[in-house]
Amino acid sequence: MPRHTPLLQGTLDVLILKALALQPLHGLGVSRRVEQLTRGAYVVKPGSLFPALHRLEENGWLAAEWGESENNRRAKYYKLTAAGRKQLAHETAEWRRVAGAMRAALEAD
Amino acid sequence: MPRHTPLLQGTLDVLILKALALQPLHGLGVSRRVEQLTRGAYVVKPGSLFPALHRLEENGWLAAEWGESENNRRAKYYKLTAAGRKQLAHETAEWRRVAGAMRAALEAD
DNA sequence: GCTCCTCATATCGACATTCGATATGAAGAG
DNA sequence: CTCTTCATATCGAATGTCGATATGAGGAGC
Repeated sequence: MPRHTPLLQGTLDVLILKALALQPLHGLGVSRRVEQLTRGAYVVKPGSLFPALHRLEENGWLAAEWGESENNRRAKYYKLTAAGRKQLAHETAEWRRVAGAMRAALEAD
Repeated sequence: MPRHTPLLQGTLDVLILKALALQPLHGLGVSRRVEQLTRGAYVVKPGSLFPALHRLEENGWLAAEWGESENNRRAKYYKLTAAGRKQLAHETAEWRRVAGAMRAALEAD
């Protein structure tokens, strides 16, 4: 598990989708929101965040447009597309499946 | 999530440790046991299994010795070391932490 | 106007893990 | 003696995260 890599690989995408399902945000805003949603368990570094955002956008799950942050900075705002919403549902179900399997395995006598 | 890679990256090690905590097994036996423990959710391919076993052994969490399988085949039997047992406890706790964070995040309004 | 800090986005190389394919060899069945 | 199964093993490709580093603009203080 997170030994060298604090983040469990593959879980970041669904967290980003979830963060953006609640409200559109710019990049660093997503990072903060994920951190908050996971009660600080996930700290998303820029080196992970931006590749992930680009990846999700390229897959058509996010739509981006440039705007201004609360501090008058140039910021790229992301929001969930319809396909992204569907993907979120799919990945959430998949996560539950995996978590259930892990739970069953780790709690075996 | 498991899109291109069916296994959630980083979860295999703890499952192997768990499988061997219940009883010593040879390589393919571990694979079968993990599959059974996760109710079929995890199917561990040889290309993932053997590197993982070697990795865990190298870290001192498993001890291996050659023996004979039930079918009279030459097989390498693995068992958990004391350090492995400690590692299992550690990774189990870590999993619970991550799973709890994911659960909180995905169930947020 | 100048300097410094913070916000915001971005990219790069390194690293670990899993996958798919392929290989070897021995036991047992027919 | 051939074919299938069991058992271990390795290799190259793909993926995702990290650490470091870079750029540039806004705002504060002097």
